[in-house]
Amino acid sequence: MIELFQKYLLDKISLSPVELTLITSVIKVKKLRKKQFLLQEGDIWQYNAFVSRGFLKTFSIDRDGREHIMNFSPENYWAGDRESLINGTPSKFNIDAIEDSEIILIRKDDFEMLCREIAQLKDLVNTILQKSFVVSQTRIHASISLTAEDKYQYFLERFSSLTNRIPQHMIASYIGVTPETLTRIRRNSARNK
Amino acid sequence: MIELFQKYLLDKISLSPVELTLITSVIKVKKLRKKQFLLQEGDIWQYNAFVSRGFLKTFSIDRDGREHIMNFSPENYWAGDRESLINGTPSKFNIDAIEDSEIILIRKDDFEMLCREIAQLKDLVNTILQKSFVVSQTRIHASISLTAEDKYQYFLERFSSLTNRIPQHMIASYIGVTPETLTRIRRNSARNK
DNA sequence: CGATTCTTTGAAAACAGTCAATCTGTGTGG
DNA sequence: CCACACAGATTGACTGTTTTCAAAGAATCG
Repeated sequence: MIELFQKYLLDKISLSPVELTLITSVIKVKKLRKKQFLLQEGDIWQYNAFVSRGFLKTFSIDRDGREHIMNFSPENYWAGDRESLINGTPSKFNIDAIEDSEIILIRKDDFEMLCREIAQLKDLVNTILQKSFVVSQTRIHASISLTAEDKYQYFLERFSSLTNRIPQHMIASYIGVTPETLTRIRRNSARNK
Repeated sequence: MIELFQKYLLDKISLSPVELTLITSVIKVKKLRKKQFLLQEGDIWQYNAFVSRGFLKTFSIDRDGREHIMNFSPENYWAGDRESLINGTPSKFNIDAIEDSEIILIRKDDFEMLCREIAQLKDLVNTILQKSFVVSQTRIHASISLTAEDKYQYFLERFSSLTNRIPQHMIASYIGVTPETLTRIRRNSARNK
């Protein structure tokens, strides 16, 4: 549904019909079924990806086969590996679908062209980048200063509207503890209320 | 030394004498002595700050009075609290000088003016922001997936040229362990070699 | 329904934090 | 220039937290 992406854009910036058509002309829509990959470790990520429906996660897999979740991307958010995108290096991450999803893809060079043509889009992208940076700083702060229990509480606040869509072991992975530990944290916080 | 800042800029982008003069006209130089604050928690951060000499750290202080270091900024790097800057909200962080330092300050509105006038500067800022984002993603990844010892090793690699300027308890704070734990980690990794 | 995945539980081991004491090196004031 | 104070680093003993491993219950999906 390209309309969902257009709606997202028009909600943030004002675009002429011509501009909207230009954007639409370089879009590729991709449907992903649950568990299907959008990006696999080693691939070079060359897109800007907007989640129009569904839910993605970005994660790494370590030598022991354990997943470490870097990010969740629900509908109306962006996904991708910026490091691979800007440096052209193989990605260290995987992205797959937690739910059946629909993704709007724009190739790197097309996206750069759009940013050159549409100054507002460039500004939007920058604003998003600034916010992403602040969000990641906040997560770093949480991870070096909070206890595991506080990280979990913080997670619940920050993702309150999404928690019922995220399995518990993925929350554990995101905050950096084992699933067993998260179970015990939950038991304790329930007891202490 | 405004020259150091000019040199940094000219190394990254090409500026006409007029542009350089424009930039210089809005600069404020501030000298900080070791332990002196550039920003204190609760203040609203309104600058872009470039470290021309010295070494700053950005940190929070929790209820127990413990420092948690978010960032180190040596000479030729930027410092500040982007969250406070873009939202106009009181900062949760402190910035102070690890060594006597010299800072180039440009007020937010002046900086925006410069970015409007000098497209290349805007692009430079964006590139820096992208890189900062990638760096912070990498740190998040380390903090959720590595053991304390590996975080320390990773720190040593990443800051190899600076480690002799950073006291050990600050490294501990940065990677999120107590100074005692870092001592023991070091003892163990020395033993295992 | 059967298979698979997710969550919970228990017991033991590994790890990290706390507190108090000691050691080391630095720098400042007398 | 020395002595002393101070901050930083280390150590030990102890406590608390998290992981590990194995197993057993739930929940979900085809």
